[in-house]
Amino acid sequence: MEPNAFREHRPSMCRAREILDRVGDKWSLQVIAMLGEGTKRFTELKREIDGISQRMLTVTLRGLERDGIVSRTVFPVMPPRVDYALTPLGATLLDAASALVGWAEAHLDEIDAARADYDTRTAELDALRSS
Amino acid sequence: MEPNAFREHRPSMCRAREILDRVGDKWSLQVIAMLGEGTKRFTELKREIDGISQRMLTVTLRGLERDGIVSRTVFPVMPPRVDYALTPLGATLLDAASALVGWAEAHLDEIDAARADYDTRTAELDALRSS
DNA sequence: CGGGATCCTGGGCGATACTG
DNA sequence: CAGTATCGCCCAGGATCCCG
Repeated sequence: MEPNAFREHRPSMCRAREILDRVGDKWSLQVIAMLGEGTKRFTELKREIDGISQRMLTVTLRGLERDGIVSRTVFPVMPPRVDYALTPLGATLLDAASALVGWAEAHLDEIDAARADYDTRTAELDALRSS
Repeated sequence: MEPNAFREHRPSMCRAREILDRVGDKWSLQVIAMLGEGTKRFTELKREIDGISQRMLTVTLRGLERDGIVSRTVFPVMPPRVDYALTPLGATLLDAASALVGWAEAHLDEIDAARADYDTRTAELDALRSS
């Protein structure tokens, strides 16, 4: 049995949920992923992250900045210019999250198959029940 | 520069979001964590996962079962008995997720400090603005 | 015991308009 | 360009009741 962070002590889970709430929302991970490519400006992020509204980009970046995951650099020029980048802490988070993304890519086929399997099985049961 | 699953090709991210939607919801990860300790019954899970409603436990377990992460075994007896356990696939997910939980535990202090820092800084700015 | 079915609310999120 | 402010929708998830 390999070491398992979950088992050590229960209270860690509730704190861990805070982090997953941070990373598990709709946009944070994608923002972190984009910044993993290097420093980017606001509009650049908005252009590259498909479907995000400027409001949610702002909100997400603020949250990540507050947690010390993203750094925000304002240049006092006209028109305004703001650079965003991962902090060292943010970079370590990207690495940790990459493990999950790697898992996802490695097992997507299995999951799709499991879903199809489950759906057909339940469909058969429903058919039986209505007969 | 270490390998980064995010950079390889963009389409992987959208699929990756599916997985984070699965694991990033309010309860899935905790259910997986509990089942990491071994096979458990419905009521057992409900008792050990603090705050979960039976509805959400059912919904969560169904979703995980559909994705092939959790197995469900029904014993046709009275009163009913149903056992839940991680599948091999689920066990690998638990390992991958543990990386994130480990990161969370390792950096909680940094994050708390960053938040406190951010909050006091913005509080000072607000004070200046209202003067 | 292990669920379904139904109802209801909070807040996450999008759309739009305005600003330095 | 990089936001802020406001409004409103939608649905995840909680509460409750019932059932085999």
